[in-house]
Amino acid sequence: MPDGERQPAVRGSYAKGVARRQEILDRAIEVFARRGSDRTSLRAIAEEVGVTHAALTHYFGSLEELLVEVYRESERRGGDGVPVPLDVTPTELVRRWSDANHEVQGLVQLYSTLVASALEEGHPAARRFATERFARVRSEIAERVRHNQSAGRIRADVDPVAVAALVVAASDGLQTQWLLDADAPQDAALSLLDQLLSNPAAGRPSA
Amino acid sequence: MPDGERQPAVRGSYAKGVARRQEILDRAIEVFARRGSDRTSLRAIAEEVGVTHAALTHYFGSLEELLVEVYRESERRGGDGVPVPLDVTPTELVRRWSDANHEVQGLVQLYSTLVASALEEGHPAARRFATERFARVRSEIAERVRHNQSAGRIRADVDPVAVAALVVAASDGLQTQWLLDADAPQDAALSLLDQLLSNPAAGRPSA
DNA sequence: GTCTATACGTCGATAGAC
DNA sequence: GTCTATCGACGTATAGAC
Repeated sequence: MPDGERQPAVRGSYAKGVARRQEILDRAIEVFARRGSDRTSLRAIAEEVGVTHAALTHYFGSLEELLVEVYRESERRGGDGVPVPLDVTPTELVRRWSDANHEVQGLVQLYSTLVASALEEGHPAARRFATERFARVRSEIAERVRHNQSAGRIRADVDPVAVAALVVAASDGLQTQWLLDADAPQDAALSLLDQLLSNPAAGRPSA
Repeated sequence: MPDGERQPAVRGSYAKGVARRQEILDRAIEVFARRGSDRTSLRAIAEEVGVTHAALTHYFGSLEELLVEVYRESERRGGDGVPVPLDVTPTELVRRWSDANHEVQGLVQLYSTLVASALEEGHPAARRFATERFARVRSEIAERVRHNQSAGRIRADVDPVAVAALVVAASDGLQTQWLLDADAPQDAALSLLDQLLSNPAAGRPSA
């Protein structure tokens, strides 16, 4: 390539750019934590962040991509990282996520909105986010189910993949019910799932 | 459920009005059944129905109330009346709803959208719809859990209310996962829930 | 490369004409 | 009872200032 070299990928001096992007993302998360997922228009977020709405599209491409990034970053901070040992029960894992979500106002609303968008056509960012998240979470849980089965804590006659799908579904659905009605038996239902999955041959948790 | 707020006008002879309203609702459901929940703007629906968008707000007050009515009416038709006997297992009940929903394009998307809206503030119609629906569905399932416990088909050491919340959550969550990924183990997870709930003292279904 | 200013088309909602 | 007209807000796209 003698002349006219074009290299759209890695270039110098965009360090400031990513830093600014991260700064905007931090502020946006703050806004969500404080006010929930209402008033989540580009213009409203931009006003609180202190830029124009066009600056947001410059960094994130679209509102939907911004929302996905906000959720991803919040989830990352909540401790959903990787320090969870393999021997925790799947419902305990889910319970940790649930607690982390409830600490940040509007995070569950945001998740619900993203998943709903993912089900419709024409929302590729939300679709990709939801698909990847479900696959990853199911995989993480299935792994722990197998581990707990080997340790004799979970009954051996159940399919780890099916259990994982069930646990994820229960977690999402129960959080929704709990948000709509704080009296909904969320904890009781999760404990119930624990009880149902526990190995009856082993020492029971309540004995 | 006492219906005390369904007057489109205070003046006389609104019989024709409700008839027209029903007619519009029928056409709107047809549109959803054919095209899913995309293009669900007031103007798009109005165009297909053959009126202007102002006429829709005249009859339904807002887009959200129209969407709620569309879902309610579709649900009413899919499960015509309430002829489901008390002795069906809760997961079988859920399976019937799931099958009915899959017959109508876009009904699950619409449900997901309404629930997501219900979680945010400033959406009273969706909030009321979701709250009432969850309460009703949990109650219907809990009733059947008790019946099946008496019959010895469901293990007696579980709380019917917690089971109901768990089953509803699992149903909603699994439908979402299935819509995003047809390979998600939806049927396997529901069968698993059946297995977990079955009374181990009774004759097992697979023995 | 960052960001503002501005404009376009569509949206839900409403007011008033007929 | 239904339409036309209009409003403010929305997401997106682009031109150009810095």
